[in-house]
Amino acid sequence: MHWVDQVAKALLKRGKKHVIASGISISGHIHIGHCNDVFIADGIRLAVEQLGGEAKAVWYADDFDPMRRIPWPLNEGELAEQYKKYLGTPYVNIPSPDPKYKNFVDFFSRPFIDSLEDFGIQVKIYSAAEIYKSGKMAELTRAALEHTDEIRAILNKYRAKPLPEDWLPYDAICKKCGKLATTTTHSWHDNYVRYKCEGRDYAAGCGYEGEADYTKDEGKLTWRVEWPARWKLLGVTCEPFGKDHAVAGGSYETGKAIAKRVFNHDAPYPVPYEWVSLKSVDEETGQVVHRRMSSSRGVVFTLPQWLSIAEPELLRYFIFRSKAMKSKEFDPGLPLLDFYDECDLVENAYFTKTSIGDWKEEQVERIYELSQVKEVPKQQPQRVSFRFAAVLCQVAQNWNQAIDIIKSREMLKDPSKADIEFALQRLKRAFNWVKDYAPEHLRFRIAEVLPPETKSLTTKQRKGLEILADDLAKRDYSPVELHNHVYKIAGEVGIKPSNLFEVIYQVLIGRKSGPRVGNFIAALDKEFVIKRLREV
RNA sequence: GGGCCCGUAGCGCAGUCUGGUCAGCGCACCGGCCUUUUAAGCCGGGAGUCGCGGGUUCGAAUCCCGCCGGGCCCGCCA
Repeated sequence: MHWVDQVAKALLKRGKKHVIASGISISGHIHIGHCNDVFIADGIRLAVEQLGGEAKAVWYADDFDPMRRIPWPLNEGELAEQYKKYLGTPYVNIPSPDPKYKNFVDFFSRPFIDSLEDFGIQVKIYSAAEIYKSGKMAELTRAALEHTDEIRAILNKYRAKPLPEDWLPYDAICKKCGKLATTTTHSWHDNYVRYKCEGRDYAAGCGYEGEADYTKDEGKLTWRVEWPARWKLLGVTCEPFGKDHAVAGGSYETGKAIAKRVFNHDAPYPVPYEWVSLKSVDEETGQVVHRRMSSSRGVVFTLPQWLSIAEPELLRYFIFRSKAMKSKEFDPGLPLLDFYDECDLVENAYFTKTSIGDWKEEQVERIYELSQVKEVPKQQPQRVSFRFAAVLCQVAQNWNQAIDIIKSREMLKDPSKADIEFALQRLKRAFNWVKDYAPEHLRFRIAEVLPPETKSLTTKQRKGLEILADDLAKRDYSPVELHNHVYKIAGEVGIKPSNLFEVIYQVLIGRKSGPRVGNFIAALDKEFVIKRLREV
C-alpha cells in the first residue's frame, strides 16, 4: 500500500473528519522543497476522501515571524543595506522590493500560491498575521500565558540552558521600532504583556519598554507554543513537516506535550519528510554539487520555474514516487530527460496494466493516480518524448511546423486535440529547457552564414554536399530516406558516412555533430539547405 | 548528548512495513537487425557474497542486536 494511503487509513481509525495542515515561514522564495509540505498534505487529503472520510487540507503562511536573515536576492548590493533595518521585524511588515507586490510576504509567496492550482493542489490558505489580527489567537494565547510554568517545564526538559524564571511564551512587537525579535517579555496582566526592547545578536533593540495587547496583532506566541496552539485552533489532525521538527526533543515532541496539557488537544498524526536538494554544476570547478534548497541562501527552484520546463504532474510524481523520509534530489539538467522518460513509462505501465521492475502494479497505479493534477485520463494520452522535443524545438521554424513534423513522423497517430495541445506544451517547455538548463552540447543554432571552417573541406567532401544539394532539389525525401541517402552519397564519393555527416553539421550549425540528419534537414527550409550546401 | 535517512549490477534506484518465484528496473555497456544510426528504432546479452558481523527462523536484502562508511537534523530561533 502506498504510504499516503497508510497515513489515510491510520487517520480514519482515529476519526472520520480530518484537517491536514501544512505551512511555511516566508523567509524567501518558496521552492519545490517546500512543496513536500503542501503536496503531501493534499495527497493525504485526497486519500482520506477516497477512503470515505472527510478531509480538508490547509496551508499556513508563517508571515508573522521576524526576519532573521535577509534572504536572497535582497541580500546583495544596495538592497541589502535597505533591508538591514528590518532584521527582527515581522515579515508581513516589511515592504516589497518590487512595487508590483503588496509587501515582502506577497513578493515571496504569491508566485507560489498562484501556482498551486496548476499543480492541482486544493488547500485553504491562512496567514498567521491575519489570524492574530482577527483576535482568534487571543484565547489560546491567554491559556498559554496561564500555563507558562508548565510550558517552561516541558521545554526545559530538552534544553541545555533552562529558560529564565520570568520567561513568557509570548513575543511582543516593539511599539517604537516595530521589531519582534528584539523584545523580552517579563510579566503580564489582563490583556497585556509587558516587554522591553533589548535586542538580539542579529538585531539591535531600541530600549523601549511597554505593553502589548495580546488580543490584537501586537505580538505572537513563541514558535514552540504557537504550533500546538494552531493545531487546536484549526483542529489539525495530521501534519507533514520537515525532519528537523521530528527529531527527539524537537518542536513536535514538545508541541505534543503542550497541546495535550495546555490546549487539551491531541497532536496531529506526524508525517516527517526529508529535504529536497538541488543538483547543479559549479560554474568554477565544473563539479556536480548537491545543495539543500534554502530560500535564504538562494538555492531555489520555484514552482514557476518548474512549470517552465516540466509538467506539473512530474513534480507530483517526484514527491509521491518515493517515501516521504527519503531524500530527493532534483537535477534540472540532463537527467531531466530521463525523468521525463520515467514518467512516460509509468503512465504507459498504468494503461497497459503492467508492472515496472519490482514495483507492484498496484503501486505503480497508485503513484500515477497521485501524480495527476486532474482526474486520471480516460484513455492513454499520446506523448511526444521530451528528448525529441528538445531537438525539434531548435529545428522547427515555428510551433505549427513543429506539430506538422510530429504528425508527419507519425509520432502522434490520429491525434486528438488534447494530444496536440499537450505536444505543443512539451515543445515549449523543451524550448525553455534547452535555453536555460540543457548542457551546452545539446544546444545548437543554425549558422547564419557559411561557417569559415568549411573553407578547408576536401574535394570529395564538397562533391558529397553538391550531390546532396542536387538530389534535394530534384525530389522530396522522407527523413529516413534522406538519412539513408547520406550513406549512399558517401559511398559514391568515396568517403566514410560519418565523415559526410560531420561535414553536413559543419555547414549547417558549425559543429561536428548534431541532431539526426534526416529529421534535421527535413525540418529546415529546403531552399535554405540547398543554397547553403551550394555555397561551399 | 540525542534523532533520522542511505549503503542492492559501472551509475541512479525499486524491493525492507506484511520473511518464502526478490535477486529486479532505468541508464550505460556488449552483440545482432532493418543495404546504413553521431542526438527519435527493434531484438538479445553479461554483470551484484543485496556494507560487515552475529542472532531469530525450515527459510532473511527483508525481523532483532552490534559495527563500519556516507549524508543530514536537533540540543539558539523558527
